[in-house]
Amino acid sequence: MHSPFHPDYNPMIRRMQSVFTLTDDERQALQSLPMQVQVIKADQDIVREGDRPSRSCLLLSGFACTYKVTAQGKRQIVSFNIPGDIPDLQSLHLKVLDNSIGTISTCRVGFITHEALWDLCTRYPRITAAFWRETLIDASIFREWVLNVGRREGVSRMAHVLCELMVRLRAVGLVENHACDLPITQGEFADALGFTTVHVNRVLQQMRTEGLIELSGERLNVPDWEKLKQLGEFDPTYLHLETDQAAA
Amino acid sequence: MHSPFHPDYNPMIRRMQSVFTLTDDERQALQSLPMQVQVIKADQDIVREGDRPSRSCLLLSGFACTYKVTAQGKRQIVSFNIPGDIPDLQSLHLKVLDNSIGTISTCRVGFITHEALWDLCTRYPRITAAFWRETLIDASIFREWVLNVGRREGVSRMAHVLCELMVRLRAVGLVENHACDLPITQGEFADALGFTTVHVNRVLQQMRTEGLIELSGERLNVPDWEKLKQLGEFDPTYLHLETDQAAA
DNA sequence: TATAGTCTTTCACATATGTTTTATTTGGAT
DNA sequence: ATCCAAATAAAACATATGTGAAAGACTATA
Repeated sequence: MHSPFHPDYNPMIRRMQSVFTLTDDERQALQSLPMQVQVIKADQDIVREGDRPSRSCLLLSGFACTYKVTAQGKRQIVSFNIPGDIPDLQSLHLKVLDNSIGTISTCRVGFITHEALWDLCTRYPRITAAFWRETLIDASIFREWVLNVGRREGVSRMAHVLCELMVRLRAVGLVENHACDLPITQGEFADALGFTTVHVNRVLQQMRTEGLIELSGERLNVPDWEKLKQLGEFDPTYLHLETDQAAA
Repeated sequence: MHSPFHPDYNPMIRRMQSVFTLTDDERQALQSLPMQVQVIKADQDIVREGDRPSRSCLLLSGFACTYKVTAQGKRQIVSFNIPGDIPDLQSLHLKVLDNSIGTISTCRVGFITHEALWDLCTRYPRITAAFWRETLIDASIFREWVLNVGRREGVSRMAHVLCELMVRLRAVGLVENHACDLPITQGEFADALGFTTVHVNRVLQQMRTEGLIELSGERLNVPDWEKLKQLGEFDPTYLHLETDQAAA
């Protein structure tokens, strides 16, 4: 248990600073937050539905997802998690986890005890506000996903999540030009979109044919961002990013 | 502008008390929260996507819904709001509303300024926590809806929202035996389920035929709760109700 | 009590997406 | 290099759900 919390090394601090300026005290407190770092291989659960965790996890690197499973065993991914996310921050207030979180690629995860988070929040109300705000943005993303899954079809639904991923990845510096690493499998996209693997394949083929995306290996390239945005009806307002470099 | 905040009259105070015991100070502060009460007719927007509200609304009576609209004009309801809900509490931290809120029936709505809420939170950290917790439960419900819309079909999807409505309504005292008022239209259910009005009608017919529900006028009766729960794969954990009378 | 406007119900038909199965390709491990 | 497991691709067929239209049934209100 140590504390590798350097400002530009820790994506959470970076994100908070994009919303408001941290005082030295606040930054210091965040940097000295005790965190247990662990490397977790792909396709492993970090936490499981039903758990009563005593700590939350900060995703330092890699891709993960928040998901739930039907009684019949069908999986639905309700959000993709990228570096800087604290996907189970909610467990600070809600004792029983109502979803699982699993890795998609190998991940570096930092575990922070609820005790430490409580302590931090008690001493720094603005940090409480910042954490609360993060969970509100998560909720906003869930709302958009209900819309996406409920009312958009095929190409449009797919285009929308791709846009969201690009914008969020860009916000944490993981997009160069219009390309990024994207180790998400067609089966995983299916679980995120409420589709079948077969249908995801069909949709991707069509999008490739139309020159909308280049997606192969673990690399996504978007030759025509405006076109993709339009097809996915993508408006980044719901991500509530302060720095709107992303919207471009 | 006055303050009709009696403990058992105000469904928000009632709800908070189900989670933890309020001190006299806290209760007093909540009761004296200035609130502007307004009666709004059915099918009106209370707030709209894009608004930058300076106050949040507490639903005192009636049914409302949180919804978003596709660029092509398709509507998706992302949650039903019932008495005691503060469906746009998020706007305390997120400046631009990313969804609209509309009435389903005639509603009594109490508007509370963000200023007053901030003041309350600053003075009573436990109330901050309680509000934060409410928004986390909202998020949990959105997650369940993504699963429901993405991975359940027909009868199962419908059964699930009916179960959720019953349990939440029971928690605020709006269910007697296994029946409740439910002024929700088939078109509105369609928008909540990602279906078509026609398909909702088909599904309801089937459920009626199988004796699962009695739904007519604005009244829902559930003769066999266990059966409905099972068909909807309904597990109320995600609602994070403390008093689990609901789970029965 | 009449009228208009919603809601609900049905029908016939269209289609997006699911199912099953069988290649083909890809990317690590050995 | 070789091999294995997973991921992608493709085809043929099945079905849940959408579309469009029209006929009842309510409900509020004039």
